[in-house]
Amino acid sequence: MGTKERREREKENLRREILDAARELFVTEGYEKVSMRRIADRIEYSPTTIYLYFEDKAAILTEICEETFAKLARRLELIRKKQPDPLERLREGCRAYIDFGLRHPNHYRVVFIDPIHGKPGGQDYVYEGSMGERAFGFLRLSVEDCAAAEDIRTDDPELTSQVLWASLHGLTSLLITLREFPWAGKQRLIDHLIGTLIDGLRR
Amino acid sequence: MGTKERREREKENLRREILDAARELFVTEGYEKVSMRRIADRIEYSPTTIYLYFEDKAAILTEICEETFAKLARRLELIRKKQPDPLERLREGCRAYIDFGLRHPNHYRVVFIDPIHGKPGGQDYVYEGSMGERAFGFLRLSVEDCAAAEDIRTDDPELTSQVLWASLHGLTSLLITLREFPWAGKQRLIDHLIGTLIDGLRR
DNA sequence: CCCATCGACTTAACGGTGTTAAGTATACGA
DNA sequence: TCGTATACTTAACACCGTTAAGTCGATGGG
Repeated sequence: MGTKERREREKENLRREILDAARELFVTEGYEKVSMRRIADRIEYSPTTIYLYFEDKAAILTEICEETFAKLARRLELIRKKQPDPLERLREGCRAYIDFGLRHPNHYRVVFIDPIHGKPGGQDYVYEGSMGERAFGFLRLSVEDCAAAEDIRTDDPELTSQVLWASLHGLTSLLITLREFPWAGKQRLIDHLIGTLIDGLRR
Repeated sequence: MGTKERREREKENLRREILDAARELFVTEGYEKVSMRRIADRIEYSPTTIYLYFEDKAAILTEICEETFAKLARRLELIRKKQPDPLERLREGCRAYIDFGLRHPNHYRVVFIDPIHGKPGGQDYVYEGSMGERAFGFLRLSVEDCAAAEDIRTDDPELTSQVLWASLHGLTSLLITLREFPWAGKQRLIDHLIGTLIDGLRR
């Protein structure tokens, strides 16, 4: 037979085409500014065809974001393997997180800035099992390692990780959204932020 | 004469009616979910009437946000007057900032989370002279006071203020947008964040 | 080999959005 | 009293995400 397999391969190809077209548009112009009709134009199909491959517009985005955040998770896990010093590992991880956000501003925006989580009527982003969770997991592990090595002091690694994450997110998201603000300099801000946080945790 | 004055008073009244209706809808349902037609329904005028009083939808929002953020600015300036100890003043200011954000999540969202500043096609929020600037000004003053009293160490108060603001913003915005995240507890997070930051700045 | 079926895809439409152009009615000053 | 300026409305434009219905060609069974 084999025709069935070929058909499925072709379906998969078109699915990838949609994802690729959508990613390029989302990343360059932002989710809201890209319409289903424009994605359809790009792949030269009618808009409704997309609905044969994805439930709705948000589903396309979710899949793209998972793919992208998998890169962040891998990068963080690599740091975890390569850097033996716990405190340095934490510092490098923080840097990598912000760097990732600034490199993929539209992905970052969609997952951590824009979402309408918990809002009535809003599509809930599923956090459990997501790449975002894996990335946060790295941060908590790094904090626990530092605590074990007595590099930092904390009686609640979860709390500390969340505080750390919130701060990193704050700088990342502000640099993304308030682009024209008279910032004191990206790299200086990043260094000063991470330095202050780690100093604060060492007490 | 006097009819001109009366007319202007009536125009001003309708303008306020629009603002009030829009504020209530924006605050309870969020900016994006409220349409011009619904605002118009609420005040029992046709949608186009609104355009005689405001340039567009964003202009309504901007005015509402300025009014709301004026409250934050006043509150921060009050703290500045009442609290003599610079470090305590900074700490209270940080608390007030986060507290304000959590109390006015939709206003906060619109000014600091959602905006498309600097994006081609996006309406630029004018930062200069805004209430947001006044609020940030308080933070910088507090940092400078602390530095002068040698409560904290910094060779660049502007840089330090921005880092501080970014961290506060991070927690505020995450608590607003990722409502269903398994947070370690609002108050504990706030305390731990501010504590860590100030400890880090004291070195 | 023909025909029915099924799957992929399209066309047309629904109900919504922000916004604008054109039209109407009313209250006012001369 | 009349003409005009003002306040407001109706109708429309160009979009949006999404769905229902229809087309058409490839496929597999008799």
